Amino acid sequence: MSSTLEKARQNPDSMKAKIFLAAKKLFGEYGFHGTTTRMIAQEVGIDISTMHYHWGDKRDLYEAVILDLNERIQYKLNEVEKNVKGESLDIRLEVSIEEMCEYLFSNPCISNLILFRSFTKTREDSSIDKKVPEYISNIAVAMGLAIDKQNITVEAKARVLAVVNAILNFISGENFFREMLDITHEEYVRVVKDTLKFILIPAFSKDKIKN
Amino acid sequence: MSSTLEKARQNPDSMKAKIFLAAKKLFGEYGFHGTTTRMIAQEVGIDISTMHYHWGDKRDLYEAVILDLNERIQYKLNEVEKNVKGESLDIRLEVSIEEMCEYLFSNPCISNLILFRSFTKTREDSSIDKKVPEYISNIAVAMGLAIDKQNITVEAKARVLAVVNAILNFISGENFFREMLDITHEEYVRVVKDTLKFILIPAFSKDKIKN
DNA sequence: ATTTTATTCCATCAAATGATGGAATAAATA
DNA sequence: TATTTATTCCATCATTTGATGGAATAAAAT
Repeated sequence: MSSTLEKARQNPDSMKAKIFLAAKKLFGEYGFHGTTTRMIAQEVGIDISTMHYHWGDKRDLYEAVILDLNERIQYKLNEVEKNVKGESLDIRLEVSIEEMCEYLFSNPCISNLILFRSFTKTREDSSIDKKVPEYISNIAVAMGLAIDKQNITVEAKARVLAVVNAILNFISGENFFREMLDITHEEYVRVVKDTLKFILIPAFSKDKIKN
Repeated sequence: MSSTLEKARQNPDSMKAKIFLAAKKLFGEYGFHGTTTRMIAQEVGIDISTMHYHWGDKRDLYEAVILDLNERIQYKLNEVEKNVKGESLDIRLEVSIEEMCEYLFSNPCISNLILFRSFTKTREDSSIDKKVPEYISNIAVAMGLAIDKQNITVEAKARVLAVVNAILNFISGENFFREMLDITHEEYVRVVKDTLKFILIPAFSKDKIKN
């Protein structure tokens, strides 16, 4: 757990933490360019200069948000892995889908931010965007697609990416998709979990028999 | 085929079409807020006012791009459907994945724009973003998940969304993912196709036997 | 050739946006 | 309480950004 995460957890009522949370939410919804410093300040109910006082410039704040995000997702995945250790792959997938959905649905900005990073360019190129997330390798090992973290085939990584993205997509796309499906949030959560299980489990199932 | 698409095809060398293409590319890469009118003008090599002369304001241009995109994806899907008509679902999926990948990899801005629409908010809310794409229903029918277009269950639509997003993700995320996988574009295309088939076919396979 | 129309760019504006200095205020410390 | 330190906001700046009027130029029509 690094300093960013620690600080935000240290005192969630601190102004610095409040600004951070507002930024996380807005960057997730509107992206880097879509979010203005004034939007963040207004969300917290403060002046922009107070924001600069605590976090420096917009880019610094954004990078802190991205770092925090990587830490949190890594932490959560480790947690899930512990919960499913020893089970069959089918069960592990099912439980992991369930738990990750619960987590991400209650923290939608996490998946928003990850997708933003993967799909969009930023005008000023930032070094932070080049950092490759490590959790993909961890998942590959946890799913039995590789023996050790250092030696993972391209195919295995690609399969993990497909799994991860399938989940993230449904979380981040809720507003858009739910309007298409015309259902409540609760129904959406249920449908997403079922759909993910339907799509993902057969591919990795050992007995190769579906349903 | 509506006027937007026709016009762009009418004379691809016309200034209006050139501006349109540049806008499509840049909106796909940077999103609405990430793209400035000056970036578009510079890409074409003209003045901003020439852009305004042909397309009105930025929002008009963006909405034209979105409309065009819906028409193209719809058109392509109909084309693919014709090619696979009568085959088994397994074969249809395999061929569709192959053809859609070919198409989208050579027109990456299409998947970029679709994902942008699904995942991000725009500060000014636009009516265009509310329009629900019809192609999801068409695919559901084509995949045998529903009998007619008017009567499609939520589950069926959700499954189609999962399939479509799985494909779009890999196309739009190429830059990011390819750096992780450390492979060439050609290798990436191959891996993506194989991974999509690996993930998607077993879920829908009638004989429920994988490989 | 002359007139009309269409196209393009230069100069410029107004608003939005990121950023900062310094005064005002609150909190902490001595 | 007096002094120092930390925090917050107001006023303001410079730049970016979307947009426009009008001159200059090219193309078309007469």
